[in-house]
Amino acid sequence: MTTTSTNSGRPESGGGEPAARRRGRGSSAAASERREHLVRLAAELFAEKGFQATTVRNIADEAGILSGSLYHHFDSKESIVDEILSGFFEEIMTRYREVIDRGEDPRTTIAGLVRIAFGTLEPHRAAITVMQNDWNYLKGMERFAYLTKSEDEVEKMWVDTIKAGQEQELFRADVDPKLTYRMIRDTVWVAVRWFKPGGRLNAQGLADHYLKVMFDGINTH
Amino acid sequence: MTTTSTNSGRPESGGGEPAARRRGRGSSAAASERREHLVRLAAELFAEKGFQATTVRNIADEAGILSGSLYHHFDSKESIVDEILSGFFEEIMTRYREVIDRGEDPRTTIAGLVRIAFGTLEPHRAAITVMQNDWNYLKGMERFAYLTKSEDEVEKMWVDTIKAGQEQELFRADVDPKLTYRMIRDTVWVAVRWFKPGGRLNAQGLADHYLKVMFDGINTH
Amino acid sequence: MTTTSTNSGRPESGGGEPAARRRGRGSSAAASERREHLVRLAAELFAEKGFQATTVRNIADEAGILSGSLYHHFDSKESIVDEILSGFFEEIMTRYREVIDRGEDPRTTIAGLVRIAFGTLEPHRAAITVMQNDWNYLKGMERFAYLTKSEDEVEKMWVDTIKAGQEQELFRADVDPKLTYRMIRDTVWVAVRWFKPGGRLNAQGLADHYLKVMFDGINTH
Amino acid sequence: MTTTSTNSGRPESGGGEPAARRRGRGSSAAASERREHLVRLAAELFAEKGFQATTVRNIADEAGILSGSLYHHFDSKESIVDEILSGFFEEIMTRYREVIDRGEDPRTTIAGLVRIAFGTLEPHRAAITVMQNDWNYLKGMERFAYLTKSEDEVEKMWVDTIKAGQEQELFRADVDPKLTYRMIRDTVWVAVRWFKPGGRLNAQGLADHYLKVMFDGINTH
DNA sequence: TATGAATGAGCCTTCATTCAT
DNA sequence: AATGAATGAAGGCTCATTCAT
Repeated sequence: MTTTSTNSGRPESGGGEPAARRRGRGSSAAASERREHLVRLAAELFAEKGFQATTVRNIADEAGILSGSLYHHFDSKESIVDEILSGFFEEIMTRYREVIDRGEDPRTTIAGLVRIAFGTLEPHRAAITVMQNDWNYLKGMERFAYLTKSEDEVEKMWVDTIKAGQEQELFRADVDPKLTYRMIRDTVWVAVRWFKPGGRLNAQGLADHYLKVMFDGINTH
Repeated sequence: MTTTSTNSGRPESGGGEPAARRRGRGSSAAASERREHLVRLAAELFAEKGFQATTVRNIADEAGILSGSLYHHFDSKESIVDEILSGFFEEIMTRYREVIDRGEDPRTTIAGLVRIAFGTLEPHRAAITVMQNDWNYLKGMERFAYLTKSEDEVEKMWVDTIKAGQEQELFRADVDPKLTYRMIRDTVWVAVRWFKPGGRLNAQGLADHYLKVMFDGINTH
Repeated sequence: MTTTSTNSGRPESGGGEPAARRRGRGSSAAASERREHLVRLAAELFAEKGFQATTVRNIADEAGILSGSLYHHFDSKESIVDEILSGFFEEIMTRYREVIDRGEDPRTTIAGLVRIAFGTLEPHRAAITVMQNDWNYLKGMERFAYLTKSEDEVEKMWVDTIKAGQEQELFRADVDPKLTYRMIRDTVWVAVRWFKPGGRLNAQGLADHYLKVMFDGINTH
Repeated sequence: MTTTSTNSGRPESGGGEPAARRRGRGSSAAASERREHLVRLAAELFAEKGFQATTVRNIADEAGILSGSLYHHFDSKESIVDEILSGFFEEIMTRYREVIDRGEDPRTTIAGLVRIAFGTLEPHRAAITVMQNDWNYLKGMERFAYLTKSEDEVEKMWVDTIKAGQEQELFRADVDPKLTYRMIRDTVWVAVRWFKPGGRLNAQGLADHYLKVMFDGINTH
C-alpha cells in the first residue's frame, strides 16, 4: 500500500495527487459506503448540469441532508469532483496501459484503445461530462494539474501507436498522428452529450461504427 | 430594410427570436460600433472562461467602464451571448444552405459543408467555444430554444446529403447517417479547443486532413 | 395537523397559497421563534418605511446579521411580507366569520365587525400599514392574488349585513351598501397612519367613536 | 411678484417653498407647455404605480425621449412630484379658504369643504394617489416639509368649523372634533383608490352620499 | 454524523443623475 | 432640447463554507 493516512477517511485539503490516491483506505466500511453514495449522487448531478452549475445544496438535497453536512465527508466541492475525475483517470489509464502492454499490432491496439474509450462512456458518464463542460475551469486550478499530466501521457500512447502503424505501413503516411489522435479523442468524449445508455446503439456498437469509418472511411471503394 | 424600430438601438427585452433579428438596424453607426466592440470583448471572455464563469464585471473591466454601464447597451448578460451565438448561427446556416442549394453530388456537398464548418473555427471561435462549453446550460433556457431548432435543421441537411450519397452508392451503405453526422459535427466543433490560428495547420488544412480521413479512412488500402 | 412537510422549516418557493398555509408546522420551536422574531423586525420596518423602501439589508442590520443570512429563513423579501399579510388576513377573517356566525341582528353584527377591525390596528399595525401603502404594488403580483380574493369575501360579509339591516329597516334605505362598506373599511384601515397605541384613545375608544358617528351622524337631532 | 428668477423656466434645486411658487413665470409659452405636458405624463404614471415605483425612464419612455433629457426640464424626479403636489395643495387650500371666508353656518361650511375635497378626486387624482401611497416616504424629506405645514393649516380650518358647529349645537357635543376631521379626511382621500371617473357615481354623488351618512348616520330614526 | 444558523464575498441588475456633444 | 454614454450607489439574491451544538 502506497499511502497510509492516520486520519482515515477524511481527505486533507490540497495535495498534488489525485483524490483517489489521497483517500484513506482504512476507514470504516460504513463511512466509506456513505461517502461513495454521496459521490455517486454528486456525479449524477454534475453529469446533468455541469460542475459549476451544480450547487452543494443540490447535492445535499438529493442526499436528503443539509448542505453543511456534506462537509463532514468532503472538504470542498472540488474534492468531490476530484474524486470523480481521478477515479476515471485511474481506470482509463490502467486499461490503456494493459492494451499497450499486450504489444499487438498497431491496428489492433488502436481498436482496443477506441473500444476502451467508448466503454467508459456509460460507467464514467459524469466524469466525462465534467471534463467536457468544465475542463476550462478546472484546468486552471493547480489541484487538477494531474489531469493535464495524465492527458499528456495518454497522448503519447496514442501518437506512438499511430506512428508505429505508419511505419509498418498499416496506416497512411499522409495523416498527421497528433491531429488524428485529437480528433479521435474528442469525437469519443463528446459523444457523452448525446449518448444515452439503452438507446439504439450501445457503447460497443458506437465503437464499432466509429472504427469502421476511421479505418476505411465512408467512401465506397 | 426589414426592421425599423422607432426605438432603434435600445434593447427591447424578451422575444422569441435570436438577438440578431431583434436588433434595431437603424441605429447610428457609432453606437453600433461601440456595441459590437463590447460584444467582441465579451465573446473573448466567454470563450476563455465560460459564460457562467465570466461576470459582467469582467466584461465591463475589460471595456474600461462600470458593470452597470453595460446595461446601456444590453439588457442582460444573456442578451450578449445571444448576440454572439445568433450571429454565428445565422452565418453558418446561410452558408450551409448555399452549398446545399448548389445541388452538387453528395461527396462534393459534404466536402463543402465540412470546409464551411472548419472555416468558422477562426472567425467564430468564441461562439463555437461557448456552444461547446455552455450548451448544456444555455439549451435549458427558452430564450435559446432557437439554438436547438437551428441544430435540427442543420442535422437534416447533413443527414439527407449522406443518405443521398448512399443511394448513389458514393458512400458505404453500412454507416449510420445520423451517427456519422454527429461524429463529424462534434469532431469539427470540438477542435476549437486546441485549434490555434497561425499554427502549423490553418483551418482549411484541418478540413482537408479531416476529409481525407473521413472519406478514405486511415488504413492503407 | 393539516400540513406535514418532510422538509419542515425550510422555505419552499412558489405556491399559490398564502405563506402561513405553506409553512411547515413541524419545525422546531426554536427555529420558529427565530423566524418569527425576524418577521416582527421586518414588519416594523415595512410599517415605518414601506415595503419597497425597506431593503433586506435594513432588516438584516436590525437583526444583527448579514443580509444573505436572511435567506436561510426566507426565500425572498416577498415571502416575508407574505407571512405578515397572510397572518393578518387569516386572523381577521376567522374573527369576522365568528361574528357573522353568531347570527345577531345587523346592527350588532356591524358593530362587532367594526370593533374587530379597529381591534387589529394595534396587533397588526405593520400588516395594515403595508396594505395601505403598498397594496398597489403587491396586488399586481400573482403571489398576492389571495389578498384580493380574501378582500372580496370580506366585502360580501359586510355588504350582505348592511343589506339585511336595510331590509329589516334598521339602516336607511338610501345609503349604498357597497359604497358604505368601502368607506367604513378605508376609514378604519387608514387610521393606522396616525393611530398611536397608548395615546388619548385606545383602539376600542376609536371604534366606539366611529360607531357613534356612523350610526347616528354628527348632527344633533 | 415675489420671486424673479433670471434663469427663467428652470427650477433651482432645493428651496423651502413649493415648486409652483418657485417656477419662473416669464418662461416662453412653448417651453412651459412642453414642461406641463411632461408633468401630466409623470402624474399619470405616479398615480398608476406610485412615485417610488415609477422610474424616470418610465416617464421618458412615455414622452418618447431619453431619460437624461428629462433633466433639461426638471432638476430631479422629486421636483416633478413637487410640482404635482404643490399644484394640488395650492388649489385645495385656496378653495377651502374661499368656503371658510364665506362665513356660512358650520353645517354648510363642512358640506362645502367635503364637496371641494371630493371634487378634487378627479382632476387631482395623481396628486392624491401619491399622497396616499408615498406620503410616508415623502414626508421625511425636508423638501416636502410644506406638505405637513399645509396639512396643519387645513386641519385647523376643519377642526375650528366642527367646534363652532358644536358650540352652536348643530353638531353633537360628544364627537371628538380632531378625530372626526381625520376620519372625514381619510375617507375622502382614500376613495381615490377605487373611484373611477365615469362610473356609477360621479364625485359629487359620492360627496352627497357621504354627507348623508356623516350628518345623520346610517340608522333609521 | 447531522443540524441550523450564519458568514462573506460576489453576482446580475436597476436607477437617478451627469455631461460632452 | 435632446442624445448617448457613462457613473456610482444600491438592491435582491446565491453560494461555498464554517462552526457551535
